[in-house]
Amino acid sequence: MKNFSRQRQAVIDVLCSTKTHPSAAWIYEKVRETIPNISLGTVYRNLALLESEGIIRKVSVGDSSEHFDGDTSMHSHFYCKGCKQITDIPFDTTDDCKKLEEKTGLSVESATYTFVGVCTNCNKNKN
Amino acid sequence: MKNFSRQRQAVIDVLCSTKTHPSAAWIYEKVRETIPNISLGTVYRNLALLESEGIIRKVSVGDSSEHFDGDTSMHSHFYCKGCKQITDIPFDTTDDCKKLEEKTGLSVESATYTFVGVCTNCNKNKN
DNA sequence: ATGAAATCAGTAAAGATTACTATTTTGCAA
DNA sequence: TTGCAAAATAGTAATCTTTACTGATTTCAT
Repeated sequence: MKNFSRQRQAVIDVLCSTKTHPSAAWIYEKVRETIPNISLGTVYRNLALLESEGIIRKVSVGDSSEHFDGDTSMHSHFYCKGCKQITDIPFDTTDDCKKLEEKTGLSVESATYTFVGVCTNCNKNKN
Repeated sequence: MKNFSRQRQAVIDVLCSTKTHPSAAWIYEKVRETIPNISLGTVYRNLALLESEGIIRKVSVGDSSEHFDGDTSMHSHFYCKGCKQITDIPFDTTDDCKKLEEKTGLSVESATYTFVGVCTNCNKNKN
């Protein structure tokens, strides 16, 4: 087990305490409740570092900002165009990655499968 | 067939003439070769408009900028962490979307499946 | 022709991310 | 312990990406 700095641990804690797939700015605000003078740069640096080590994941849904996910277990995402929320989908991409490797010779390390549409709640509230 | 403005048509033409999945900035520079005084805002506005009408696609790979694709036929993408290039993968997500709809009741309109790893060329040049 | 709607160029502003620097913290070896 | 090098941080500036705005221009159906 590695020894994380207080700031790095706080970023992990905030990210693991939510299922909302937040942005860096949101994480920054949350961590500030515990460490009021943490720097936004520190949040970004730690997010990048943690992602490169596979401790957290980056989630891109096309809203011109990156989102992060503390849950590294195998799953995919659904992005609602209405409420802009990202929710988890239990879809395993492992087999597709393997197949792609075998077929193409590419080194496939991971995959992100993002479904886009309108969630049940937003569908209800349509006018 | 719709009647596009010169600027809008130029954006389409540039995007359809490449397989590189370019960013808005790249498209802007390319279109400027034909229309030197086109505005970057015009490029963004038309990209957003064309995407909302399903004429082009947005591709997010997690490099903190959006990419665009003039090829709307069903396919997925591979993102090389080495050379940062995006290439097409012939993978059909239609069935997965349908299954997800049936299972969850969500309105699934589309999906983006992005495989991440290292391409054969970058693998060769590793040190 | 002509007037409303759409589109545009140019620019400003906002939002997201990265870079930089001086300071502080950490871990380890003497 | 103490000292020192490496790592990490706060604070800020700078950059990059995207959106918003405004007045002028174009389009197009009447």
